[in-house]
Amino acid sequence: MAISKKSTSIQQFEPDEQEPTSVAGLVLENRLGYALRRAQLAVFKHFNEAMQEYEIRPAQFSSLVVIEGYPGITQTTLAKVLDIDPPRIVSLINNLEERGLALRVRCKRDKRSHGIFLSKKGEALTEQLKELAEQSDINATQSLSDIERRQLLSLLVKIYAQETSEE
Amino acid sequence: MAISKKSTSIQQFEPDEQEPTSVAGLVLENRLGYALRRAQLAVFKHFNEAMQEYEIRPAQFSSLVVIEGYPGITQTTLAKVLDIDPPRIVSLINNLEERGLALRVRCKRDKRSHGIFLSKKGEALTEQLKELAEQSDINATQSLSDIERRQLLSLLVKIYAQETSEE
DNA sequence: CGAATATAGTTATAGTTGTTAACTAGATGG
DNA sequence: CCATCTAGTTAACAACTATAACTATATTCG
Repeated sequence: MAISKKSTSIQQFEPDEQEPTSVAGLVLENRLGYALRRAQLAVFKHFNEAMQEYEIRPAQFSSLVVIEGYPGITQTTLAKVLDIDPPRIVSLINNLEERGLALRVRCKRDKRSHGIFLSKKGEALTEQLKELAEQSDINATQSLSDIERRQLLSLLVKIYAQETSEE
Repeated sequence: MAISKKSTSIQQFEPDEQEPTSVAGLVLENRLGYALRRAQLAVFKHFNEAMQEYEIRPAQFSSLVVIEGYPGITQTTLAKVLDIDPPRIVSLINNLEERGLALRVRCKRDKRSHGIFLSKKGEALTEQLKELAEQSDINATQSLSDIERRQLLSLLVKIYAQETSEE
């Protein structure tokens, strides 16, 4: 708070010698929300670089993995599992379908709903991507040991599992 | 992969009895990027609820805290510290200035650059918000003990500190 | 049965955010 | 003093998220 404009009405000041380059030392470094955001952006950056040649975005990857795990899952359920809004699922699945990675199959019993399945191509790609994603996670967190990485994961899961059970 | 459309060309299937409600058991639960994203969204949700009555968004909060810690910081430096693009700073500071929370002061030596300062009102609000933010972090992570919360924070800081030193 | 209500998926729309390119004013360095 | 650089800004745009409303089908219940 060393602003030097007491005797003058011209709004000017002398800058500090030293400029900061990080949030180190600030309260911000103790805010969980801020740390989560920065870490998430850092990890996603690695992920996106790894997935670039496959043109797969994070939401597409997680969709593929869930569909692989639950073949025939409906769009509504997929939305619930991923905690995203139903309208987003539409373009997501459209895109996967256009690229021949997934397909919608109309449900016999309830003709409103569609089951989603992976194509052979989609299955093969998903296998590949899962390995890439694992490697990307490790690259993005090289400053962490394996134990720390597992610790982190379990803490994070606790947070968002708590959240989904709250609602 | 229990799709039952072998003998017919009509694309239909019988759905599973049990529908999943979470990513539990999937590879997704072991992906750090996914867990970070979900946890970040959960924590931000709490943060936004807490800040709603003050109409403060996450980026505004972190700006306030950094300006408070480095009065007279230039916009370019603020952009570096928060790792966001310079154009975003403009509207961010415009908004804080319009609301009488912060002010730009032209730098005497280099008339291109502006130092940013908090007003009295901005300082007072920032103090309040910091406490709110701390409480919000705790609310958002009630499934964690204090020790776990500190552990998590230190792991996250390691990740994004690594990132900024890479570039 | 059939009218009212609910649900799955979709469409359209708009708000919000992040990204890039280009511009202006001022600074710097031969 | 000319070329180059930097701080801040503007504008255009791409991406993401959220909301409302619509269609087709299902369900419930008088």
